[in-house]
Amino acid sequence: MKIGEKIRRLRMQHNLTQEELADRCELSKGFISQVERELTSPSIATLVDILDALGTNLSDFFTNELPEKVVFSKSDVSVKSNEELRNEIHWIIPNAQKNAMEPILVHLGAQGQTAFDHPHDGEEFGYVLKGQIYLHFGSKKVRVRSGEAFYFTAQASHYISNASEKPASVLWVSTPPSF
Amino acid sequence: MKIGEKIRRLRMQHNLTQEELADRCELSKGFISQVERELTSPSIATLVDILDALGTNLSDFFTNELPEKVVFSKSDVSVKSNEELRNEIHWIIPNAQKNAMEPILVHLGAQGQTAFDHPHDGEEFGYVLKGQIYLHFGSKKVRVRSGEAFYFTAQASHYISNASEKPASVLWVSTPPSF
DNA sequence: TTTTTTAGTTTTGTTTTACTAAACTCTGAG
DNA sequence: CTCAGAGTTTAGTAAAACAAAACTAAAAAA
Repeated sequence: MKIGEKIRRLRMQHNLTQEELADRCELSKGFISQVERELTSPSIATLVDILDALGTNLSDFFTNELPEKVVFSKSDVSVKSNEELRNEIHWIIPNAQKNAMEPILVHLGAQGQTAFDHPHDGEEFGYVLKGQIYLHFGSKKVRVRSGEAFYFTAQASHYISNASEKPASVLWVSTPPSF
Repeated sequence: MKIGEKIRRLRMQHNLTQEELADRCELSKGFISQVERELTSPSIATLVDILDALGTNLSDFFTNELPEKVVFSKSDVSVKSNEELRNEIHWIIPNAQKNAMEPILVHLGAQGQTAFDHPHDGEEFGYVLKGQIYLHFGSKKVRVRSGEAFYFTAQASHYISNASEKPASVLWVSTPPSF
C-alpha cells in the first residue's frame, strides 16, 4: 500500500516541490503534504490528477515491480504431448505463471491441433517456425505460413491446427499466462 | 476509467448479487448499486475492500484495459536498419506501444549488434531463429544458439551481438514495450 | 390470477473526510 | 538578523461516501 510514500518518491524523482506539484494538479500544497505523510488519503479522481502531473497512471502506479529473474533455456524444461491431438507443447520457462509472459513451443503433427483455449484478458503472439498452420480465432480462420506471425488480444476462443501432412512448429507467447 | 462497469463485470463473473458482495465487504447493497452505476465513486480504501472480496487487487484491476485488437502480420510492417551496427529491426505489430507486448525481428549481420538497451521494468524473451548470438546482460555474456531461447526481467542494461561472420536472426518479445 | 421472493434502484439523511486557506516551523543563504 | 523557500500543522467547510429504508420490477411459486 503506502500511497503517500510512493507519491513522495515520484515527486522527488521529478525534482518537484510540493507546491509545484500542487499547482500542476490544482491542489493546495498543504494537502500534498498530508497525502505524502498519510494523514489523509486522496480520492481516486484526485489521485489520477496527481499521477497525471507525475507522468504516470493508476495502472503503473499500483503495479508492483517483479523480482529480478533471469532464465536461460538451453533445453526444454517440461514437455507435454497429446497423442490424440497430435501435438507437443514445450514450456520454455519454468514457473512462468509468475511472469508477465509465458512462451511455449508448439509442435503439431500431421492433422494435429491444440486444445481449445477459452477467452481471457491478455494478448497472444505467435510466430510460425516451420510448416503452415491455421489460426482459428472466434469464427475466423486464418492461414499462417512459416516466417509469418500473428497477434491478438485473447478475447475470443482460439486454437491452431495443422491441416497438412508435414509437421509444423509455432513459437507462442501469451500474456498474462493462462493458469 | 469506468470503475463501476468493471466492478459489475467482475461481480457477475463471480456469480454474486449486489447484496452478497455488499456483505462480504461490509457495505450496503444500495451503495454497491450506486458504485456500479457510477453515481458515486468509492474511496480507495473501500475500493480495496471490494476488489478483495472479488479476489483481485488494485494492480490487476487497473491494468487490464486494452482495447481489442487483432493483427495478422504477413509482411514486415516497419523496418529500421543501422549500417553501423549492421543490424535490421522489423517491427511486427503496428503501434505496439499500446499493447502489453512488443514483438520484433532482429537481423544481425556479420559482427553486428543491437543498440544498448537501458534497464526498465518489464520482461524480455528471445528465440534465436538463425545463427548464434551473444546476449550481454549486465556484466554477463551468454552464448545462445539457433533454436535456443533466453528470458529475463529487463532490470539490467542489455544488448545482443553476433560474433560470427554468418548472419543471425532473433525473434524478440518485450513487455511492456520500451518507448 | 394473486402472492411472494429476489435482484436491483432510488431517496433521504447522517457522518465522515477530502480539501482549502492561512498560520506556523525550520532550514539555509546572504 | 532577515528573508526566502521548503515543508508542516490547524481549523473550518463543502462535498461525498455510505447506511437504512422505501420503492420497482420481474420472475417464481402458489
